[in-house]
Amino acid sequence: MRTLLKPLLAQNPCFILDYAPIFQSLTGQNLLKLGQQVHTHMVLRGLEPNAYLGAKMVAMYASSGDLDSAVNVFHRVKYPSPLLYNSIIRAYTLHGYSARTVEIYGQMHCLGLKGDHFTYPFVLKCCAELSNILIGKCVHGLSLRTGLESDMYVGTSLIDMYVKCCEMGSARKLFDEMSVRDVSSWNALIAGYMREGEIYSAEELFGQMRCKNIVSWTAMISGYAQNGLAEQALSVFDEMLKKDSEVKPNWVTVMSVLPAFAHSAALERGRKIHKFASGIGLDSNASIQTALVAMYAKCGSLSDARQCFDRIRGSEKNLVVWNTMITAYASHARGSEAVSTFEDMVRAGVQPDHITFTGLLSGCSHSGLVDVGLKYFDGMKTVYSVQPRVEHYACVVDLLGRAGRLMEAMDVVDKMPMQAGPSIWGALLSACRNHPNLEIAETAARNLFSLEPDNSGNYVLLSNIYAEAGMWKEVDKLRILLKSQGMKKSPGGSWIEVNGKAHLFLGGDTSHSQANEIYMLLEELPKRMKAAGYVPDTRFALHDVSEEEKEHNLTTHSEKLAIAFGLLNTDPGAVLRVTKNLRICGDCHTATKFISRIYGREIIVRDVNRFHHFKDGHCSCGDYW
DNA sequence: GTAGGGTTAG
Repeated sequence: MRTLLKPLLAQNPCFILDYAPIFQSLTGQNLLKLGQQVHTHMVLRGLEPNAYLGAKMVAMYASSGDLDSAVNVFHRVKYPSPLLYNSIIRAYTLHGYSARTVEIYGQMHCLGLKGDHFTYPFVLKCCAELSNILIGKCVHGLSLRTGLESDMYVGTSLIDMYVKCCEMGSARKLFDEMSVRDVSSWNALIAGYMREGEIYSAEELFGQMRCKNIVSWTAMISGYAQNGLAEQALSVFDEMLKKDSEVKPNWVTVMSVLPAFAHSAALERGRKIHKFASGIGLDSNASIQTALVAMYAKCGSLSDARQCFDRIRGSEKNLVVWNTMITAYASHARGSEAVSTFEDMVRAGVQPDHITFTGLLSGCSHSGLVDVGLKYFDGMKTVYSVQPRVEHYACVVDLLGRAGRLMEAMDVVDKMPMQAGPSIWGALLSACRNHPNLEIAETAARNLFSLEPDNSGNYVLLSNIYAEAGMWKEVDKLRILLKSQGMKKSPGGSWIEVNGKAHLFLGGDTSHSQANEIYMLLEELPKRMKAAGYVPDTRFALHDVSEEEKEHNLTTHSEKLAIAFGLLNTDPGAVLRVTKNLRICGDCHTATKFISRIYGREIIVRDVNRFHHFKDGHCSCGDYW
């Protein structure tokens, strides 16, 4: 440190202004000790900072992580200037104090000091973060009085402020009235439309842009991904790579596109983007690695997920990283791995949060680790200082419900300290499907119908339970109710990725070009399966029709179509990865176990809740899902 | 100095 200090003081500073370049050179270097020594040197000469030097010192301290000292210096300056105010405003925003920043700006205004084109972008960003449209409008008005309407930074910040305060109309008006727009103004508005789910408006603007930069493309990609339009996100990403060689994806772009791969369960394409990210040097980035863990887990490859997890350095393994890995294990029904990862996390000194426990408890639940799960739930508050929320109670209800301990589950619902929501009743109703209890099922369903009257899934679930009990009249009543309220059962769909291309099948779908071959294979299948001991489980065909007809309905479930397509179009022995938009049905689950043995294939099915790894006649869930 | 960002059950 001494050796660093000497050359800094070599000029032998005597006057206040001599120190300014020294503090400036220390700004952003994170050399706090050195800065303090220079400060001491100054104080020993009896010098007090003026507004100009104060601004430099505030910047130095703030950028070195010492906000308190920055504030102290700020208060010592007798005659503050706009520059000094800009500096302390920057200091507060750097440390995330939005409300304080706005207060400081108010103070500045009361002293009669005018904000400039450096003041407003920061202050507006804070208004946006606070979602405080009243203050935002006030600051907007004051910025106009200073004649800053033609400053593009201020203009874009204003648009962004209105966007984040959900006032798209005002944002658009500003944009339309701007005399000079730059690409950032367009980007802010596009991101705003995407936030609001106004995809078409965003697309229209994007189409009109003459020059797009990486932020424009990323706004579209992340916008699509956040609106659940994974395919569009992926195709815009591809288009960007193909068309615009000027534009280079960066880590934010990769972060935005990864969830889209996860959503489509497109493992092959996911691997490609991983290679791509490594190629541009992003593989050492912990956030990217975390997103990769999630992507691989959701694409069905736990081993790749674990590899990415292991590549993250110990010191960089934060809460989000651990949560992602624990949740990954949970969704693959690897309860004991979820538990051991949780224990590793605690040993590493990372404090778990509510998301950690949702993952841990659901992991226990999916693996039948009932008592282990209950033990962790009991210790949440006392051992780990995490207050249980309604989702944790839902996990416990699920945990007990899956194990058939319905009365205990009901008891938890009665005694929980908050009102039972849809997640609780939903868990209970699902439990009643595998462990029939009409009374509890009807109670749960009644609550669900009043809490979420438009969720057709609940009606279908109850109707399944009635069907299994052979109560066809009740099934019909529900179907009529469903129809009269204009609700449709969401159609079952499955897709499979073959050679990097996703093939989608709906239940009973005959539109695929290979439909003939697929149906021929599916007709063959039951014979081979029956020879191996398979009995079709017609409880899952939701019609009061003849046995043969039920059986036929079952053979054309979308997951079977996708698996048949996979068998026909991949090399023998290749792993099949199928994704389904609903929960896999019991008959398909049994059939897939047989298929995995007959064809010697590993088949991984991701349904709406979790993964099923089928291998040699068994499923990883142990028929427990 | 402005715009684009990952992890959460059923």
